[in-house]
Amino acid sequence: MTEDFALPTTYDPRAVEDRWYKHWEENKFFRSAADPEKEPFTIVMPPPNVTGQLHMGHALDNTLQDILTRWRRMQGYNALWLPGTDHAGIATQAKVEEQLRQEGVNKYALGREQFLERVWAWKEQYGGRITHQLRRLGASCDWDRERFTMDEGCSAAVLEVFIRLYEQGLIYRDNYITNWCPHCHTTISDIEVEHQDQPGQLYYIKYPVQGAPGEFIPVATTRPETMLGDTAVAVHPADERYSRLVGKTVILPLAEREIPVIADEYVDPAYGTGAVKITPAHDPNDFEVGRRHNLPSLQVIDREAKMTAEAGAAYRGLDRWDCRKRVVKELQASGLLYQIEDLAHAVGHCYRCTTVIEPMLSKQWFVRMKPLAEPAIAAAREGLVQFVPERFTKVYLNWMENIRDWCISRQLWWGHRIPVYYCHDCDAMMVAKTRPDRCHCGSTNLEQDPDVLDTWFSSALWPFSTLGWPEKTVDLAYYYPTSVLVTGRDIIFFWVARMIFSGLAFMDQAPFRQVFIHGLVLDTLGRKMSKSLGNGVDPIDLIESHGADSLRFMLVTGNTPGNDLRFHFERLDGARNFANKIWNASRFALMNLQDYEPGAMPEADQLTLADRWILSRLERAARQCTGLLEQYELGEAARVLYEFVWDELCDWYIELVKPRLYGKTDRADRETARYVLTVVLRSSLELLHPFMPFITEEIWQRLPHRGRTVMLARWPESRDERLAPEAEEKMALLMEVTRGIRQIRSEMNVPPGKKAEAIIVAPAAAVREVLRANITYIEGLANCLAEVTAGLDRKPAQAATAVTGEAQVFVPLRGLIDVDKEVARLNKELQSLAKDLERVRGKLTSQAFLGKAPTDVVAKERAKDAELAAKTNLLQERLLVLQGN
RNA sequence: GGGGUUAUAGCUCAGCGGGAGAGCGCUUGACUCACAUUCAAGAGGUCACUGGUUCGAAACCAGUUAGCCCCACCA
Repeated sequence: MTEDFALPTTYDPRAVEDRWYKHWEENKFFRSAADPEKEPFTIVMPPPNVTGQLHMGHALDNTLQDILTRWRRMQGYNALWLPGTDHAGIATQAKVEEQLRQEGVNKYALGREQFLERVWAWKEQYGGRITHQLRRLGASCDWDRERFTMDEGCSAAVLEVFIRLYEQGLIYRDNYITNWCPHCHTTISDIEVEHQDQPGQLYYIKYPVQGAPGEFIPVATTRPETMLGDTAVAVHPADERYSRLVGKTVILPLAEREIPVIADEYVDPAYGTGAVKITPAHDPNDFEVGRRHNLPSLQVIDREAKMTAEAGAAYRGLDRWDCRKRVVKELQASGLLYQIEDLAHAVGHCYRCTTVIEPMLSKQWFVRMKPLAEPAIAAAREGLVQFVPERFTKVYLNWMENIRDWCISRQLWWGHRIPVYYCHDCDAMMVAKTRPDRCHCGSTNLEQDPDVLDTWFSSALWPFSTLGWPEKTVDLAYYYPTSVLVTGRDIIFFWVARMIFSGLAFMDQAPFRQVFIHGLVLDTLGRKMSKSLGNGVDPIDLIESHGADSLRFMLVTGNTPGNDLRFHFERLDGARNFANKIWNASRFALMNLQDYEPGAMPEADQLTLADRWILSRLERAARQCTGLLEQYELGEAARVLYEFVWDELCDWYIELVKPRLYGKTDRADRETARYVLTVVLRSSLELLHPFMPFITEEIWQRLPHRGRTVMLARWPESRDERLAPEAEEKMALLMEVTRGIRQIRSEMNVPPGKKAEAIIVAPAAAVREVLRANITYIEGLANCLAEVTAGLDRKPAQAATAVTGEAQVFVPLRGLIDVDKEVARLNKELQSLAKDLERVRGKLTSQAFLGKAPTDVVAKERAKDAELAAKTNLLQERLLVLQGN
């Protein structure tokens, strides 16, 4: 007895997974090195936040990447999956700040340098967590190449890009209105603002016209507190209601300031009152209007979202919402607030902390986007970058075509510091990789810009910074551009778009040929998994309870590219059951391969019908699977394998092969069976390996073979000689007859364990020999003894009947047959046949169909007609016999 | 306001021009020597609605309805 006999009856992933991962990693199977002899296949991993923990989105994203990588590697490509992590500016800084807060330490008291030391220490301690979680998922990435967006190389790339863009005039600094998060204390870019419709009020306020007592101009606003910063009222130039007031001034209530009435096209006369209060410092539109009309800007809200001194002594220090209440109350008291209307309107929130964004005027750095977007648009239009599914091209283009300049400065400490130095003794500004010794004015009194860059600025360079850019490395030349980028559709703008224009700008080539976009993992109710809802599921828990292979299989099946995926434990159980099925089929095979020495392929005439059939089916499954993978239809590819293994290999072939393995009479046939079983099982494991790497390795290693790992086994190639349509047709007939007998047995309540005797199979002449030669298949599969008669003429009375187009089966039940029940059953079948026949006949009697449909379709319909008619005849005859009794 | 997407069996989803499919759930029977995380059999659907294209539509086109998502500076 060897250990194979001792394999437990259920598969236990915990006993297997860590061991194999270690084996792969120690043997460097994940490694890839530039090799001009081989074609590269490259994926760069979307770098998860160093602070992060693996969530279901990561699990999905990385499973897809691993499947593609493992598959291409087996196909013989030099596959590189390059991993790494992102420094995640705001998120990481927030975590460390939180830690300090608990210690009662103030960040500012600590100082920038020491704070950064704390963050690095924190990163050292927790930064490896997510990469270890990825290992548990089975990710076959080249860990020797692991990168970090703030490591030396990536930081060098960031500096290089900043300086080049600056020198090209594509980076500029401007006093501009941007999105300020009062909680994170930094500016964020437009796409980091999440707009949500919220219930609110539209306040109608009368502004008294200067020098015209009793005359007012009415304005409407959702943010009355900002009126303290108003520097004008705008109306549409063609609006006759107000034209006579343009050029005059009004008295701003509460502040009692005099502000002008101006005319600007921006105003929509149909909305609200047709007159708009203009607050250049706290509204993006008003800011633009202010620029056009040279209006002053009054900053009335500060970085904490509290009112400033400029808002007036009465309001100074008030929170913006408290101030709104106060302003409303005071206006009501003065009678100038004459109407309040409920209004749902979009309010911008910080994507990280959900605080309401305050538009704020400040000096920030921007990337001029138009010149960069143009080639990025062209690349997608010309198909140099292809989105899968294709529809995401439109999403991408729509964004690129309407792109606005990108605010890249962040008021944080953790990140790539902006390489700009200001001279305190003159107005000079120097952009340099390292701190200049002195200003051209001779001063050494220089100060570096305190801000850091948007985290996405460095991730945008990821596909080439990780390969060594700006150095001209061998890796860069060999692996760039990468083959495909796999990511969620929620970061097309944040990341994919920016990588594309960066790659085009600095490498003259888009960073990847294809972008494979997947959806989100939703909870059972179809909601996005989120911390605040507490509806998230931890993939590590699932790996522990069900195994990584089951998790992967669950994630990849049951949905199509680009669509969201709902998580259900039942589906995870299903995947686990499949793993168990594979396990047990293998257990069966291994028991019977104990002393097997793999020999040469048996001669063709030694293969049985079942052998030829399963090899043919395997060939079709392999081809389909490969074709589907090429089209990124990973779920369908997995389904094909699932059906092949479970339905065809387990339910039919293994059942058919049992007597040959157990029987002692025909040694040669037993060897043939063992050969075929080995081939089919090994190929199945190889096909399944990209999806379920652990269990396939565990079993593959026990098969008679040569090789160090299934990871590097050759992906099953097309072999025409394995296709056997003739065998498939014959097996289909045998399976149909088998199902017919089983159906009768079941409906007549013959227990499965009881052998049914004296079954008669009456064949049409064309199939007589097939049935005779293979009747033992039917006997085995339907647990019966059967006789094949010469023709269709035997008609025993005390029997239930099953009919195929080419054979009739009688299951004699010696008085036990319930005639009424049998008549009812046959009638039901006749009815369904009649329905089919009607539809087919309808087509065949239509001149239009006969005239216009392709000939092969017509031929198919005729064949169908013949088969249905034959079946109907046999059933009707049978009915007469039964009713005659 | 614009765009995308979904609507198929009780549930979750495949199929996307020529006979309505899977998994789970449900019903019935079976611990059959790989597996009860199993096996066998079965019930269950005017493929959202209305038009159109076609010899033929669940599939293609248009519109409608409902849901979800994204983008958008109408105060």
